[in-house]
Amino acid sequence: MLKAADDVGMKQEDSAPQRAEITSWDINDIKLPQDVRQTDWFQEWPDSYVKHIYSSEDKNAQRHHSSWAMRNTNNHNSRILKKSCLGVVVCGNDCSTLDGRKIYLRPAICDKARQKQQRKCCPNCNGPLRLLSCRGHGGYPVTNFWRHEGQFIFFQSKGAHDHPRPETKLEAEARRSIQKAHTAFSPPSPTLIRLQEVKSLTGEVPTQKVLPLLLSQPDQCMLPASFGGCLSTSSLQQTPGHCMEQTPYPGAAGEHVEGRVHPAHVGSCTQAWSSPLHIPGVLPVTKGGYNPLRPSAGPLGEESCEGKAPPAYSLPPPSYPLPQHGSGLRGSHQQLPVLFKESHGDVEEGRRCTNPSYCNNLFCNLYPLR
DNA sequence: CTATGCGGGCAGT
DNA sequence: ACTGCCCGCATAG
Repeated sequence: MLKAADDVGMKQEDSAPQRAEITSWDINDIKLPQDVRQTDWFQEWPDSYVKHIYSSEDKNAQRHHSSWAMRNTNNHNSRILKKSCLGVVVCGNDCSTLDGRKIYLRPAICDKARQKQQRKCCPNCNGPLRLLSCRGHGGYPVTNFWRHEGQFIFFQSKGAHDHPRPETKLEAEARRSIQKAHTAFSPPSPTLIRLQEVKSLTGEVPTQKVLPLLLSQPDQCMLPASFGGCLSTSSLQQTPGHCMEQTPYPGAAGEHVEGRVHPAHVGSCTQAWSSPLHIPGVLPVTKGGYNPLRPSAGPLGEESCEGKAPPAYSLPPPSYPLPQHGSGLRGSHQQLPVLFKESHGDVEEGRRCTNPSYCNNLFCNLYPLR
């Protein structure tokens, strides 16, 4: 396989040297190259018109994964699996978290789930959520093609994403599990508890930074410094970061009387952000894993307005290009999972996660302190 | 529940 | 003929 593109961040393929010969094919060719010398490391964020040849042993490739939210598209060709990008779910108010990050949630792949998701509200300002469609391929969504041929899995993408990166699948799953766990316990003052837990785990005292957030860019809606308030005092006053204007909106936000009554809501809002961190034991990480380096992020996007306490968690750094350091995770995502849970067969992955301390780091990364 | 795949069917180019 | 896309069905985790 080819090397490593440690850049999980941007263009994934700067990684390679190869290309020439390998790139000369098209997913629609009757015959694809079989003399491949090296296969590529799985690329988590393929963008632009790129092509990759993965080993048929690569679990991520086998599952046709992508950190972009791609849905299956019927191309009436059983030999070539086609998927199109769903874009990213953003806050209709275009709010920003205290630290200037934007909300970029992962659109649910399932149509039904996506509709439900859009009825929920922004975890940050409680405003409406909006699906930002991908139009990077001639006005249409970027499309990815997968074709299994012998010992290889050929991948080709068409179009360049014209929107921010959504949460990765793992992040979204983590968020969900956290929420679930959260609702299950729903301690009186989750926030405090979590803070403590976090502290013990990470050795650091979580701060606002650790909180909710999603990603990128500088402010717009100024959040009162209160974010912290939200955090620690949580349930009492305040609005974490709400963008003035817009109230929650109709359907979604609403269900709770209280919510309606108080738009800014202590209720929803607070809850949404009140739990900056999750309970360790419940950490998704344990199972799903996360890619600490990943750019996007998002607190929950789903259940937020419901009254439960959404786990707002923070993710890594903002968006795009993340300089990746090391090879810890080379270009792909899912490695973490490996760490914690099933091992997916990739040898590489295995390699990566051999160290326990690494796990700890992951945890920290989950709740980044940056 | 949600992610994924598959394939029918419809519409626009 | 292609392509985008909606829809239902089925399977898996």
